[in-house]
Amino acid sequence: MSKKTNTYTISELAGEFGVSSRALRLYEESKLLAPKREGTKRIYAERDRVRLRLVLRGKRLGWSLAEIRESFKLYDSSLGEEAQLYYLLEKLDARRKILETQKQDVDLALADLGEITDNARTVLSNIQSGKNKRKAG
Amino acid sequence: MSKKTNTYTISELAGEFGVSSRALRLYEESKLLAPKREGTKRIYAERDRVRLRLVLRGKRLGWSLAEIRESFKLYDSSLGEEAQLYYLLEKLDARRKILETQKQDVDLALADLGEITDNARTVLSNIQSGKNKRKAG
DNA sequence: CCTTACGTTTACGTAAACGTCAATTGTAAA
DNA sequence: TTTACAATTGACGTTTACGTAAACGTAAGG
Repeated sequence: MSKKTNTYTISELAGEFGVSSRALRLYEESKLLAPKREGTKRIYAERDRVRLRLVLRGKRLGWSLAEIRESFKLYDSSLGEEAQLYYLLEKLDARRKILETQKQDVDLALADLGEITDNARTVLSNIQSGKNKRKAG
Repeated sequence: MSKKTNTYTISELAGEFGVSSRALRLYEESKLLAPKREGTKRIYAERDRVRLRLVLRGKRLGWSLAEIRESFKLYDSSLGEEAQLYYLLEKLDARRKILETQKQDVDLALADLGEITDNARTVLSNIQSGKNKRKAG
């Protein structure tokens, strides 16, 4: 049984994830992706898809490419020396705090949206019941 | 009894929220703030602080100034005509979906951080128990 | 009056994250 | 082989969100 070793061209991957080829090359230049080469052409494997997924998630969270790259380094650096690990744990905790804040921010924003939505629905149904009255009268 | 009508200079407000005066002027130019004037000087009131708080929350969520402005318009437009209200409800729902996705993204990122943290702690305690053994031996 | 501190506008600089050619170079189909 | 298509690199353009002077007004204090 051979491993599933699906590969993708740049435009295939770009198409699938709804980003431009230009973006993929930029991500590579920013050390976020590292596709193999077949001659001069880029060959993306599953590993690259996983990475790309993480990149796009980072983007949705408002991270810069540099920050996303930082987050990748967190992954790789959990096997270091003692001092490194303490440093890593600090950075992880800092990130965690930011994410917790962001989660609260999302909830606050959702609550605001909910209020506006309720309000709009109320106003709307008032308008419509007004119409009905006129219709019924 | 007079209303609490605290006011702030640009540098006071900037200092309090940890942003630059330049940023506050930019937000004003971007129609996110609208401080009163006393002669040529900007006078910020509570209302502006509330707005600024929302601006910064938007920023933490990764929104552009234009998007933040859009979100302010959502607030103001919940009293329109019927057609407007339908349109508003659509936009609110679109935003809500984005926020839900973002919330999931935050949770995924937190889960990842948790894994890395656990791993790092394990490695660290292995290192340290190794030291203890040597010490005890 | 002079300095200091703080405020103003105007204008240019900059880093990030792409978009958009342009010029080439494979590579596969006709 | 020719043609067409996909991919490559390189360079320049663009938008966003400010930073950073420059040049000036104003009010307070010594």
